[in-house]
Amino acid sequence: MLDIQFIRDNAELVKQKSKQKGYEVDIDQLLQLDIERRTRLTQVEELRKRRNDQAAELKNKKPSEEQIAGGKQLKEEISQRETELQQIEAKYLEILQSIPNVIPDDTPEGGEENNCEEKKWGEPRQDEVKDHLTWGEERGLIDFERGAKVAGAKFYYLKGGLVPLELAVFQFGLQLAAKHGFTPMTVPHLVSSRTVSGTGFMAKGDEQQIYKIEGEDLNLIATAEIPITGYHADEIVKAAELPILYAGLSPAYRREAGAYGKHSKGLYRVHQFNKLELYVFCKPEDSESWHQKLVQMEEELCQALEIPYRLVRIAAGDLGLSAYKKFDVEYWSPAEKTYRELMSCSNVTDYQARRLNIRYKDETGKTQFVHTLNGTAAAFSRLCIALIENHQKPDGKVQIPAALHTFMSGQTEI
RNA sequence: GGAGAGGUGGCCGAGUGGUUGAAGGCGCUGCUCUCGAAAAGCAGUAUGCGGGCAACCGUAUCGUGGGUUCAAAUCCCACCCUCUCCGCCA
Repeated sequence: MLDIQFIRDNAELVKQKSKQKGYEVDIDQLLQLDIERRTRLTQVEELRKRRNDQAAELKNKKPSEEQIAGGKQLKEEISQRETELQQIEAKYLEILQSIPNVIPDDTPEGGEENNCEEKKWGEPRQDEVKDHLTWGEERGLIDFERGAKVAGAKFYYLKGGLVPLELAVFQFGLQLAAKHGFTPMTVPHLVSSRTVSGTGFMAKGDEQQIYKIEGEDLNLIATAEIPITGYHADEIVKAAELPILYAGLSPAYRREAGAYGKHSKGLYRVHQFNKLELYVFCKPEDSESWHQKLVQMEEELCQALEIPYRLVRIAAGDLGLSAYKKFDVEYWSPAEKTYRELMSCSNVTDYQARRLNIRYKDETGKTQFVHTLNGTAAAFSRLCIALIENHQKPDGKVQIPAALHTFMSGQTEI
């Protein structure tokens, strides 16, 4: 959510940036509602003052018939005006919350196709390898058929060596995160609607991403980012406590409605996977450098796992509602001879913090919103593909990167 | 899941219809006293929103949402959360 004052002062800018991101927003209507809202608010407050004044005057006195009648009329008028105000405010909030975060001027224009390659690392292998699904099914290590039988399409079982591999990846990731000062965290996998929408996930396009629990205000998390952001909701943290760094481990549940057919074979796009997420709460002036740092950590992880990758700056149209700036790390897929998304790292500035009311007291004693950032450390389903396809040996086995050996009791291949 | 108790300011804790945004205490800040500190005394000390250049004014907030009333922290209803006991259970 943006600051209404900022929108009032920069209406044209907000319009332009929203358009670049591909969002249709009616700023003029919002500003109109803003004016109406404040007019009504003043009216309601004046009426309330009259009510308060009369109540104070009458304290411990017996009110006259006339005063009671006057009070009753006041009450009705207040209630009517309040209802009107509420309606205006609801509409106002709806529009305000649908306005995407602004973006810096150097953001590449256009959609996904304009994502801009920033750097490459590693040697993309060009020889023929088995795609991860074929490889896994032949060995009985990946089972989508039974996943479908038990739960439906896009659910799967992982078996055998892939299970210790997954645990090793997370142990390694946690160790790396701890080295950089991040506190490991496990989180609720079910959260309230407020928590989901506060992180910007209920917005258009995303609502179809979240699984809801019937009959209760609970939703399965699509990423640990959601409960971690909510962790400090409605809190005012001390400036000295910032930055607050978490490495959250959780499953991610995604409906992926309408996403079938697109890159849909195997583990690339599934309804459930485990993920280690890096998360930062920091002062506004530090968010840019933390963004760089998170990206570096993602690169460090890929390098340790010996996965060739490229780093991509995300274009305006592909940023989504919350992001101010975003980088993706894309792994090299030898089976498809192309780079595909593996990790994502966003600076959302104060967009989520404003919505969930996460603030800090700065050195001058002023309270202001923190900035939040999130980055994937390891999403196993996709990392699993990258490992299987990049580390296949001529004998068909998959070599496990040396960095993981200590977490796999010395096992070196699957 | 059942029975009971309870949710008030940074914290503890009073308050069962009317100058209560809220006593008292703790903590914190400033001042006085002191060479300095402690102690003591005095004063100040919530947040959001709207308006104002500002001092400030108004309004809302006593778990949340409704209701009753001229007037609600206080009465009624629903929900949420915490604690104790019982049941169940990894």
